[in-house]
Amino acid sequence: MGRMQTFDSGVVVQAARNLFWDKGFDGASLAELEAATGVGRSSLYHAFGSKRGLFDAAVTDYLETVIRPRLAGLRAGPRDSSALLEYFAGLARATVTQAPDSAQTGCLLVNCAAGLAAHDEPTRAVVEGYRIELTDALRHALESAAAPSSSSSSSAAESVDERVRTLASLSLSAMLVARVNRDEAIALLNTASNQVRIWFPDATD
Amino acid sequence: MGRMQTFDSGVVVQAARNLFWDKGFDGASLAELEAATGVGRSSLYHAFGSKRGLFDAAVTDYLETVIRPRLAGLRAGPRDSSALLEYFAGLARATVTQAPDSAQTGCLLVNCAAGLAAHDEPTRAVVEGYRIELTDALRHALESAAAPSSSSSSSAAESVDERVRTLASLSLSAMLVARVNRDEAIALLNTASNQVRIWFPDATD
DNA sequence: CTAGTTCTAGAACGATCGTTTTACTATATA
DNA sequence: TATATAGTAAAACGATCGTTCTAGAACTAG
Repeated sequence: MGRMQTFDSGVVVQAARNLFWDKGFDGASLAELEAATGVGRSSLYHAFGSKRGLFDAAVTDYLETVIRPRLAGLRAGPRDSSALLEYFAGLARATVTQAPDSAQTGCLLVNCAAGLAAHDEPTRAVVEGYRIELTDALRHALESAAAPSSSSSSSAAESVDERVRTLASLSLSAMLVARVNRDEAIALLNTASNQVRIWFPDATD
Repeated sequence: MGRMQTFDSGVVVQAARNLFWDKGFDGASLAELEAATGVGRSSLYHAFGSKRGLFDAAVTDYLETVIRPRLAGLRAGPRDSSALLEYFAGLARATVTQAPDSAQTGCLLVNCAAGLAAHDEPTRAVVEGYRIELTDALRHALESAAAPSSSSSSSAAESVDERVRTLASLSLSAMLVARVNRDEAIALLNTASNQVRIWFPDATD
């Protein structure tokens, strides 16, 4: 009953997500969102209710389309360090690729952490949930890669929690630094890979 | 010649800095800046030229008042790991203290990295300069703490550059995470301290 | 074909933004 | 004390913000 929507909500959300990724929630104006999506504000409001509704849809899409496919590899890989190495290599590949000049770089949720999330509780919860997902996935991969006995010959090795924090920290800071210095972001991701190789030296890679 | 300024520029810049720290450049309105500083916009414009001029003064003050005093300890400490430990302990202390509810948390420049710096070249340069200062200070402290010969008995230890990146990463990500989860930010800083203790186990602390 | 419903185009709205102007006050110098 | 100069107060400015209103176009169900 009634007229059909003339646009694909999925591609509109994706276009909006890329703009929010690049400029942030406050930084992306409705005029820019109209231009980026090719859809007038009447239709956007009819479909998403508000700018914030569109943003929420964009964040959900980001989690499902960008974040979780990456983290899935940390849970499904073979029982060695290759899943971790592939995770950081994939992030480095994306960082090299996605930044021809000033398109969406880094991580939408990392950007939110420093901005919106500080004063908007729903956003804060989403970002914190992402951090926990990342942490859990890294822990799973670390425990899968670890030899059943002590993994290192050193007498004072880090705990698993601290290794998780080190890798999560390198992930997050790489996404942060990517907005300012792409080469250094890649160097941080390579540092993470090298750290994994030091912890699990027997891998053939 | 002429009337004297009725306010202290230093305390006004400091008040503005705290607001920018909390809300960011775009997020802090002129009305809020008037309220935070107790100075009308006429006087602010007369003294600083524009909102951006006030922001630049705030960033300069932040570097001189907040950042460099912290980094100075990394360059002036004794030739062991204590300077590094004190650096991370100091950051942790500040993180616990400065966040009663929602005052300025994390790091003004880390917040800029994810926001303004992505599309504003002067800000990008300031943030990148800060990253380099942090990196250099950490490298200096690491090299001061290192034993002249190989520091670790492990056959495959990290290079100095990679240790620097690991510690810088933990610093930056702690400041980032502080905006979302204070306890986790402190845990990241403790992980940095523990890593230093593993690298330099002979320290009495 | 008609009636009813949904979507879209575009103008208009009030609010807020950073900035500028106008008018007035206060002070240092001559 | 006169005068030039600089600082402050408050109103007003145009621009832009997100949102809503008004019309009309497109389509389905009966």
